[in-house]
Amino acid sequence: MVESEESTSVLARILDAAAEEFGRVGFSGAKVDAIARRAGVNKAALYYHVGNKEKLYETVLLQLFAQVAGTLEQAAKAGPDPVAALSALASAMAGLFSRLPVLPRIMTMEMASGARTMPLAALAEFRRIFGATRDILRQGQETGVMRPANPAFVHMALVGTLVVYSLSEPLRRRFADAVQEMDVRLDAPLAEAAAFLGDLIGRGLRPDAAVGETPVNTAGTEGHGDA
Amino acid sequence: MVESEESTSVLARILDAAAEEFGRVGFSGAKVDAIARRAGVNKAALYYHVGNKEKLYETVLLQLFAQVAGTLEQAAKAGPDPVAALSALASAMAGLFSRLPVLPRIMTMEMASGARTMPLAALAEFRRIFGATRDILRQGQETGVMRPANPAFVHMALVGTLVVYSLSEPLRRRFADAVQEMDVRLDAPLAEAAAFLGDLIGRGLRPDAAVGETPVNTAGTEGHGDA
Amino acid sequence: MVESEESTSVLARILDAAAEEFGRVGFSGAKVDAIARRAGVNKAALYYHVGNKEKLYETVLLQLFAQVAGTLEQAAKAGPDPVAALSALASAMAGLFSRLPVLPRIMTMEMASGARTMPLAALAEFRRIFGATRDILRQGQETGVMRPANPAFVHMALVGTLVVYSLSEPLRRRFADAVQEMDVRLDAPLAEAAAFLGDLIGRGLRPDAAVGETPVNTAGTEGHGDA
Amino acid sequence: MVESEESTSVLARILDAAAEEFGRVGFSGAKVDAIARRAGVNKAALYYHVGNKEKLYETVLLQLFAQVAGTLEQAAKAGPDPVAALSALASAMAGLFSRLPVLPRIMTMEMASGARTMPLAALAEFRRIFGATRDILRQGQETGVMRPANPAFVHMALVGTLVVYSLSEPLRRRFADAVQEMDVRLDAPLAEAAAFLGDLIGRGLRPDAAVGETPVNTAGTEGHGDA
DNA sequence: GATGAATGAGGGTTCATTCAT
DNA sequence: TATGAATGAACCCTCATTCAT
Repeated sequence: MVESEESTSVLARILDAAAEEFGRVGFSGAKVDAIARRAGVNKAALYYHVGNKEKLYETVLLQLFAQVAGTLEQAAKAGPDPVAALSALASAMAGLFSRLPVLPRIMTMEMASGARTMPLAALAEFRRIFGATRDILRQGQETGVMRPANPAFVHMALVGTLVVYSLSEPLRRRFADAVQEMDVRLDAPLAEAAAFLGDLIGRGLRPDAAVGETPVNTAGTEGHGDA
Repeated sequence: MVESEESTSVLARILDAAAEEFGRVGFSGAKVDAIARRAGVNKAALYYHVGNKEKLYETVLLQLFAQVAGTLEQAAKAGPDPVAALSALASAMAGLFSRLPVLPRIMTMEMASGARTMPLAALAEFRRIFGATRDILRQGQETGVMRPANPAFVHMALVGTLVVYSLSEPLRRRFADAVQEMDVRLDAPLAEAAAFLGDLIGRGLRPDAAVGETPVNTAGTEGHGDA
Repeated sequence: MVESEESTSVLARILDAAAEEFGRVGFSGAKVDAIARRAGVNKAALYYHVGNKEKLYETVLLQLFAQVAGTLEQAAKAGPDPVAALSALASAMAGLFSRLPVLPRIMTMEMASGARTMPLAALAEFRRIFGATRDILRQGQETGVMRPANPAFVHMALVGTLVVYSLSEPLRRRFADAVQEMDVRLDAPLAEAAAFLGDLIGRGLRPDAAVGETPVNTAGTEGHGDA
Repeated sequence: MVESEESTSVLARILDAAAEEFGRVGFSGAKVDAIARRAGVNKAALYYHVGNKEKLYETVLLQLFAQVAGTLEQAAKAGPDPVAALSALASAMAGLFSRLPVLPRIMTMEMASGARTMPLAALAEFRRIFGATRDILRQGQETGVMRPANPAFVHMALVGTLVVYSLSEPLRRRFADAVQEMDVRLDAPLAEAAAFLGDLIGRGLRPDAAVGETPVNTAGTEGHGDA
């Protein structure tokens, strides 16, 4: 395993290039030729290192999943306050997606294709991912600041929203002007969406018991433009 | 839908088959051969009717978009209560996705590929789609039952969540057993998720002025990073 | 045979369109679709009138050949002076090619493809075509103003030159500027070329014995190439 | 040409096969399949080496043009006598066409199609080709053995005739018997035609001044070609 | 006679993969 | 290990031709 001195290992370069390409055009749209070129290696060399296209895809997938799991876990145990932890989760996810825009793209493409390729090894990562949300909710309930909820739902509300928001960026950017006059801001950054989302879900999960009011009509009254 | 099974117009049959195929494997993964076979027409006939693969895709996309827009609009004006309307929106969307599982798949794949193919004609549908959420929020604020929020965010929270939840079905089903012991129910039906989501967002959008109860996180959006 | 009142017969329109198309891209390059469109008739109608592509081609060919033969014959018997007749032949050919630029194109394409399609019916036209030149030469010899020569050679010198000159027009036009500084005028009109050619061949066919003048082979002192 | 029969470079074999095929049926009639088979290579290999059909055609064209140019140049500078050089030019051309019967076919087909494909790189060859004839004529005039004439005309008379004569071989052969009784020998070899042609043009270009007789038709030619 | 729709047989091109060096 | 070259299996698309109306 004597790697070339001056740069990242060949395999790492291949994986990066592959992630980029898979994220751009999906599995069947990706061309091994393009990946090899992007990685700066010969096509035959790629096969020597990776085996074949399918295996390459699996490897990329696993690597990305591990990153997601790690990030979520990290964020989940960030603080003692479950509500804050939820927001932290959203922010962490947004940060991850910003740094690795390929991630939400590959995730959804993979899901859209029926998780055809998802290797069994992904199971462990899967548990870690859902575990993060589950732990926060459990703690929230135990401390009485959250009502019970299926972690799968909350997780999807969090991650699903951010995934689609991130994913839709080109589309939103393209139509941003067209809906401007509708008071819809399509080009807000992902971090802002995450902040809003963390807050929204935090509020939405408050226990009913809170009291019985919800004193309608005091704050909102005027328009929408302000904060 | 209206015509008798086998007398459906050729073009309609082609479009249905294409939606199915595109939804299953994406644009580049779809094979015109397969679409033609599935539609029960000769491949050359398909080209005679549709032009080429790209055009076929665009047509499918437009048709699906129109359905989404129609459904959302319908649901949005369902009742006078904005909060209920929001839930109705979620339910309608869930119903649509259940009947047309191909829809969320194609939508995300299209977005994931950078909205490469989205025809300009989709613009109108796009406005209708965002308009539905926007109208509800506006009304909610005007009647004082909701605080201001960027409709794009709320829309994404609603649709994005349902899309990913629907999308992830095969994956969730596959790993359902594996996380059962974690108190995470991965196999809840989409409608249930929609109900939860409508409720969650409705609560989350309640005006801050909810007096002094539910003391959590009253600061709104500014307090998320820490405790 | 009741033709449409307001225009040329359908078949004539088809033949014209076909000639145009065949001349532009050759037999295999021509598309029946394009011919039908150009002729303003339905594709199936074209088949009804013509049979198939091959037959259409043969018909066009025969029609064009007949025009060439007629023109040459006409020109050949134009006057009593063989030398003038030769020039007349060249001019007539040039005129024909100018009016029907498709003619030289189809002629050469047909020859280039090994006269694959040339129908036997073309034989008669063929004899008329060569007959014209042959008659002039024979008369020239009999009146002593021309030396003997294989009519096939002379014919080729005449027609071949004009065919290629006509054919090369787009090419010459394209490179005209590039060779201007070389004292080569590539854009001279076909008629001018014909005039030059008639003259050139007329001179070239003068009998050696043309008395003692036309200092055959004396001026060039070192004349090795000729007789 | 230099390498041993079967070890010829793959690309060379492809180009040869392509020239043969293009010459036989033209660009659109040629099938890549057939070319690959004839060259003894896999179709994909052909694409690997050449890019696509169009590029293949261009390459073939350029190669052929270069051969023509080289041959003409060589012949043009063969001797000091312009009249002899003209004959040498004709002979060289005939020799080239005999060895490469594909050449006149491709040349005319290309011209007939409007020089659609002629790459700009052909420009240089083009200049060399016309330059040969031009140089001979210029020298002929300077030494007083030729009258002024547009080199383009002379060149066409020379090359055009030989091209069509060569091209028409199958046709001539097919109808040779039919015109035999007409004193027209259709099956004379190309070399003979070239000899006749060289002589014919040589004579035809003799200066009028030679003596004073036979002032045929001098009007048309004097306008353009002089220096 | 005319027309929209259908169809089978390719035709050009791409692509994942392998092999010899 | 790395690389240029090769290959077979598709894949998208076209085209001459026919058929039902």
